[in-house]
Amino acid sequence: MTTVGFEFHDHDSCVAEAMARAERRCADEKLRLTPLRRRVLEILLSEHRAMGAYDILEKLRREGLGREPPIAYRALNFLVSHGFAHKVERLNAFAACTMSGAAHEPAFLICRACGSVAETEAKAATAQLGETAAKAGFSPENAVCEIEGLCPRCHNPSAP
Amino acid sequence: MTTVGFEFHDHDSCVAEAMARAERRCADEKLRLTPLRRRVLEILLSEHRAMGAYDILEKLRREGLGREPPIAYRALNFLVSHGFAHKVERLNAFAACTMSGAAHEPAFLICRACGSVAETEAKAATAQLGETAAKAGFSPENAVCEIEGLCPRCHNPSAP
DNA sequence: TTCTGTTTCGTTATATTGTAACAGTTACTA
DNA sequence: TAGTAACTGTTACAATATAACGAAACAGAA
Repeated sequence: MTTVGFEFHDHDSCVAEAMARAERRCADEKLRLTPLRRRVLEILLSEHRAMGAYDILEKLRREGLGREPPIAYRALNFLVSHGFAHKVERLNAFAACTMSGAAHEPAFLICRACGSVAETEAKAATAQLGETAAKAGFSPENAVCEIEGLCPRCHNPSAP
Repeated sequence: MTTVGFEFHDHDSCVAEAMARAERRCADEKLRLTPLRRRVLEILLSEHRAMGAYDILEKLRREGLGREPPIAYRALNFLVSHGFAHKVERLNAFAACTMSGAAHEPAFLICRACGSVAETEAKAATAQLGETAAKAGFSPENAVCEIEGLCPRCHNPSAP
């Protein structure tokens, strides 16, 4: 079980590796990682936080890559629908997937103090929910798990 | 473990009982269940589905209880913050709490075909998530669990 | 009761988030 | 290289949500 987002790491190489993985997967699956989509993924990866569609749009504008909302939303929809990014419903925001491309059941840990967001694997919890759902005759297809609380830093500000 | 929402039931008495419980709890805890708040809860209970703030506002308008968005949002915030209703983040909508007032960890089963929403208890799943969170040093305070899929009726349309 | 502070309500205005629709362009595929 | 599908650019707008402020209602103390 891994949680990504609160620990220190070499961010440049983390972004580069994630981009390389995305390139590879798109090549394998004949998905079109266009310059726009690539750039949006890069932005999400390098900011390493959940961003609103309009935050991303603002960056695209500055770079001359697009001015109107659908530009951002379409790229985000592509990334989300293929698992390169997730939508954090609680925040109406988007975050790059940090779980190395493999299929997974993500959950998000959202710090209410600093706004940071970490992604974690929630297979066990999702399985639990699936069982409950099945008892009600419900066929689950997609789960949203998001926890609000305090991240390590905000919970214990005296720590390094 | 109970899931509320997909089975048949005597709806009038279900609404009446829920209202009575809410009245009682507000009396006990010195919460002010004003006519407006009471009516919004009633609307949510009797519709028995997730409703957008503007759906509710429309009903309030027709009844002369208020015309502007803040009217609806304020009542909804009161209901949500005291556990009489929940927000379904995935739908940007609100649903009356169906779990008889007791403290609980709700999850929602959202049918992507007919839009119906059922509330269920997710203590086990939330506990799982809490464990994962704790391993990352995160202090959970509030969990959102929402599952999209097919309700019994839409999954097996031939059934009664 | 009357005063006083607090909560709720009514309203205006505006912010934020998200989409429909259609024309133009690019890229694949036969 | 023509046809088709996918993607981009743009306009216009829909849907969701909040800030701010004065008026009214209410709760508790004097």
